[in-house]
Amino acid sequence: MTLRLHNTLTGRKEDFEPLEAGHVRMYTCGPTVWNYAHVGNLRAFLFYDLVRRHLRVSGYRVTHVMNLTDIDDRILDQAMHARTTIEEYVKPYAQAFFEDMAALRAERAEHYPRATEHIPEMVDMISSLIEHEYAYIADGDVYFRIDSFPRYGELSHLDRAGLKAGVRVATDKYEKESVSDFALWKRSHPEDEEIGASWDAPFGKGRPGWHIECSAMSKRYLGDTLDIHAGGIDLMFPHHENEIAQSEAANHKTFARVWLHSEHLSDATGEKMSKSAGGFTTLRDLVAAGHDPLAVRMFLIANAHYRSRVRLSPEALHAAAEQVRRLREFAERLDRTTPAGEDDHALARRTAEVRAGYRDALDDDLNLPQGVGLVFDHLREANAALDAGRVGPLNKDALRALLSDVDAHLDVIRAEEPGLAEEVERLIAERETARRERDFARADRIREDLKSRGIALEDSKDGVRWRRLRPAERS
RNA sequence: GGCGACGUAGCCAAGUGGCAAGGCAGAGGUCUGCAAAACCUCCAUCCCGAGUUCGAUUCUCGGCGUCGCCUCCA
Repeated sequence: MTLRLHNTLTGRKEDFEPLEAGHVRMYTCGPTVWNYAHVGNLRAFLFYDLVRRHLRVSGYRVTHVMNLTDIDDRILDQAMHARTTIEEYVKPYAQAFFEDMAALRAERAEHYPRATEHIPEMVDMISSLIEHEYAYIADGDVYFRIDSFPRYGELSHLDRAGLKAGVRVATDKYEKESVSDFALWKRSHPEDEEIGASWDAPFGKGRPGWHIECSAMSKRYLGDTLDIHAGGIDLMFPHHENEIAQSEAANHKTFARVWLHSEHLSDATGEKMSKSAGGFTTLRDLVAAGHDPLAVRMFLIANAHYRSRVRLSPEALHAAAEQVRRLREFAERLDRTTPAGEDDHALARRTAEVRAGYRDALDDDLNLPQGVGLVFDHLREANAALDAGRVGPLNKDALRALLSDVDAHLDVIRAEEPGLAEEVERLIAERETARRERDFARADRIREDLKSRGIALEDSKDGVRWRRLRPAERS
């Protein structure tokens, strides 16, 4: 099967083919670093990670750009209150973003451009838009003239008549020709200078509007036409619509060929998680509550398809954690296993089927939940075969390959801490001696002692194994 | 008001015009000094009604319910 992706532009799944053979140019809307990212934000970012991983699995070279919005109204407000510059204000949150992404094992993008470092590119683009009358200056601000771009609304399938009807009156503080026109540039106020949020431009001192940064930075790093542009579904309108208008008006080329949008994560009440609405959960919150970041990763990318809404719940996180544990347990067991003399041909056939099915599921608009389901089904068969000692050398290799396929997307199997703690090994040996002498009281004491330190022991025919307990498992 | 999505077991969730994946939780069992892991067994007439069809959870229409976008937002 070839890779098929659901393109918001057409509302259909389409065969994917990049403009340049073998090379995908992808732009994804990153965080506004005015605060910690909440888990809903992270869902979108891990969705981007899934896309890029699958593209790479599919043999493409990927140039992935994810922006950091380090200037916007919220940042201005916060910096002003904190009496600092926007640059200083944003620092810890930008750092926290990269820490969160690392903890969640998101692959790094090729470029993380920041808005404030690309003002000249934005100014150029705005100048060109003004020159060609796609934009106009009003009272020091610069607006995009929506009437100049007839295709406005195509992505979000909103017609312009409906838009105008829906717009609230609150935006009337600006001198706009039309209520739907959006800001490309906002003129400076005296306070903006003090917090480092003001730049010179031919059309007057000011700061960029939000939308223009993506148009300018994607052009700078990826050119006029992107193969894939992705973002959370709430960005579809107006942000992505505005990006299309700006870029296509300025470049006279198709801006993005495929648009991917990931659905929202809702909070415990079932409503969209959002910063402005109050209750939101960060990765830090979940870790403090005893959740493994990789369980969070598993939950966010594999619990439900990216285009369906999911609700954050302790039960779902627990289920994801169990899935991670089962995968690891199986991987370790496989590694320990000495292959049987001959291979189980039925098992080999099934493993091959599952590998193909997994691949097909991912090719079908990144249906990771379905793929993972197939794999867990097969894990049961494989565990039974291991129980029965029926796993031969080829079986073992094939199962390893299956795990490797799955972990290319999930990336949760690899253990965090390489190397065994020697002390644990020593205590295990001590306990084995006690068990041989049938001193079970002492054996249990050692096991309990290790458990209290976060290490679980498991006795089996092949000897004693140990693993780290998740914080939530300790008691 | 306009546009749109969704409603599958106690929970999460995939999916198909032809007897409904997977995970979590639960019950019973095998194994084990005990436990854990693993395995086995059990656990769904797919929101309601009508229609199309030999046959619908899957298509159409109508209800009811939940949610999203139309405004900053991943």
